[in-house]
Amino acid sequence: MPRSTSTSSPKAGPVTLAMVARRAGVSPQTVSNALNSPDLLRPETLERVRRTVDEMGYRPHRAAQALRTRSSKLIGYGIRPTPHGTTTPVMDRFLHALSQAADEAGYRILLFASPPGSAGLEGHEELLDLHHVDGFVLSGTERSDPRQGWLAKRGVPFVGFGRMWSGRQIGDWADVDGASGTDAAVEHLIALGHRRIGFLGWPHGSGVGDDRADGWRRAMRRHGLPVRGRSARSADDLDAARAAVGPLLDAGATAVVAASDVLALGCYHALRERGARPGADVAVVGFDDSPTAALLSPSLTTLAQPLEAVGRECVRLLLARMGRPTAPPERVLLEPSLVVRDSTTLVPAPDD
Amino acid sequence: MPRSTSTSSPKAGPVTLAMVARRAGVSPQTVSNALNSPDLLRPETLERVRRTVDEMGYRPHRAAQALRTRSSKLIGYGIRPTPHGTTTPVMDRFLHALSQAADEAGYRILLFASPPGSAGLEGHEELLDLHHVDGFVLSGTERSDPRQGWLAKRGVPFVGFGRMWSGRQIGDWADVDGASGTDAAVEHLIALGHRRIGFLGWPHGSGVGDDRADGWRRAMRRHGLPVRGRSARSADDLDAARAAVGPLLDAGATAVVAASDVLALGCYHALRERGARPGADVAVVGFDDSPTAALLSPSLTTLAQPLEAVGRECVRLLLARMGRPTAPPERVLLEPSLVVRDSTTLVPAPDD
DNA sequence: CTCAGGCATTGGAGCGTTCCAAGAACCTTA
DNA sequence: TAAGGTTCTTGGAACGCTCCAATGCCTGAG
Repeated sequence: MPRSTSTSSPKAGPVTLAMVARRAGVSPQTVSNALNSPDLLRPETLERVRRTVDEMGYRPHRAAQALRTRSSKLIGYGIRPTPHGTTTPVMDRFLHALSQAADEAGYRILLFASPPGSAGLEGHEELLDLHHVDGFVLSGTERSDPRQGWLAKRGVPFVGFGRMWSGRQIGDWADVDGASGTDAAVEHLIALGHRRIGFLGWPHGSGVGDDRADGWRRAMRRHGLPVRGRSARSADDLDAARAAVGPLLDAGATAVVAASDVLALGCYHALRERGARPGADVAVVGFDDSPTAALLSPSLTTLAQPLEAVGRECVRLLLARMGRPTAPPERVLLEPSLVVRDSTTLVPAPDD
Repeated sequence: MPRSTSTSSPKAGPVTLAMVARRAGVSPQTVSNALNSPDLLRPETLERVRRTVDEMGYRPHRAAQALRTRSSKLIGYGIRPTPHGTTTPVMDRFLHALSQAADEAGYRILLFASPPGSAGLEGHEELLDLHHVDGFVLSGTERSDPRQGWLAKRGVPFVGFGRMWSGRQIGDWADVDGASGTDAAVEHLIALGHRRIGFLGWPHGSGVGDDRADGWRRAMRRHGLPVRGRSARSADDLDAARAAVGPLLDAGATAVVAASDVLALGCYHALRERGARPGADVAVVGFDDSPTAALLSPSLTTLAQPLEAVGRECVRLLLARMGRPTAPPERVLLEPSLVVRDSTTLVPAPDD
């Protein structure tokens, strides 16, 4: 295995293109061509140059490339701390997926984490030296935030993970179809024989939450089931959820679809308070497939976001945007997948 | 608010240092000095140049700086997928902290996520174009892995989050003192009146796991309490943990210190299997303060890793290493902090 | 008045790469 | 053999910045 054997002088310093050229007996430009436009060279020359490159363990200097080509092969990723201060467990996996997808396209991810305090980041902080990034991926773009406008104005290509729910839509995005997810959850529950299916969501006004509520509502209506008085709202907090879901349970719901795993867990608590067993007496479905979901008992049926796919789409959209800056915006919706666990299947459906 | 008003020609393109110089009536070098060595300029000139810089919204071109100074102000972060495929919930927060700390030092984090398949990453994959990074932070460096040697050989400064437990130690690292954590857990339990305190850990050979076991053992010994037959080992898996901790409980343990939150949860399950209530009948302490810990019922007392501090230390160590490459390695141990929740305080200590 | 010496500023070069246009080699065709 | 068209290769310049050495200016001493 000819692992880049650093030959020649011991005090080498980095190998430059010029050194390779000298050693291979060609001009620097030819070496550059060998790497970037191989079809310009005669096969014979190409082979020789390539061998020399390998022998010397040559790697192009990215800064020099970036300076010359005006492209850094870097994608910025702007993390925004969630308002609640909770780092979404989702972002970890997404970041992995994003990095992966970027890698495959020859790009690398550069982190722009906004300090927890600062609300927006247009305040001179991070984006200042932004022009050494080829594009930008934004996450947590639920509501129209200053960043989009800022980037658009400066002509920096960007793509969002997440729609903007309020304000005018700008730019491309990829998002998870929350409505489709809760819709599928309802279908699942109906197939199990449930009819009195409640929904536990976040307060009105959060785009993501409203979307998830919509899916539940439309599925219920499609099956001719009533929705009035079957939904409750609560902050994404255990105790608040426990309290909020109470009336639904007391009204005889046999299943609850929740807008998050935390809400679902709040539902567990409310059930136990009433001497009922989640999964056995009342089915519960969460959303996000957080690590906790699989650990609960009963394990929680939940909707998993296709983060790998979202990551790939973000990169694809971004590259496309960089290719043709003036093309009309493209938006992609991806389907979450229902992960069926014990919280909906412990027991045959009650017959209402 | 004079937000960088892009003045002058509409089809400007990026503002360069030369343009600023021309407009301010000084040489390019003087502008450079104004930014990098302000004390070289006469206050009057400095003021004038600075104003021009602001007016024109000038930002230095990082690639050009990097090319000239041979320093990219970039820190690579190598994520290694954990063997179990589970992304440690810890890494998310750590990455935030790291990015934060790097930012404050004028550096930015560049992600190097190894594809899930590849075992090591010395295989030409990521580190190839590594020389456009000033330094490297490695995580998941439990056992001596090829990356350290690889980096050391190439003279790339690096720092690890985590000791290397096997093999010869290379380089600087910052780590969390697991032993101190479990020691503190035992102290906490003893203060509550417990005496029969068991330990549930991972199989021997994992450095991190053995470290956590050591802390429990030394605290027990310090208090003259027996350790033989009081510990069990299991994979970091719910069912395995539940089974493994059984004998400890059956032998009359009134408290269990676990090497992870998942193991602790396994303990919950084992207790319920026996009709006992975690927290009330037997105290349980976990490790890591994963998001799940606060959600469990009873909520789990656990050891929180000081990830923000670790992130800061990693950056500090790395910068120091870059400053004086031949200095002796520096190692930093940070104390985890005990987060007391219901699983140890639901009920007064039993009197053995 | 000249000259040393400190301070503020400048010119020129070069970091490593790729673009551009021009050059050398090669093969066809007259 | 010379002219013409490819195909392959080359030299020079430029990207935007900072290093280095040298310049001009001013002050104070000889």
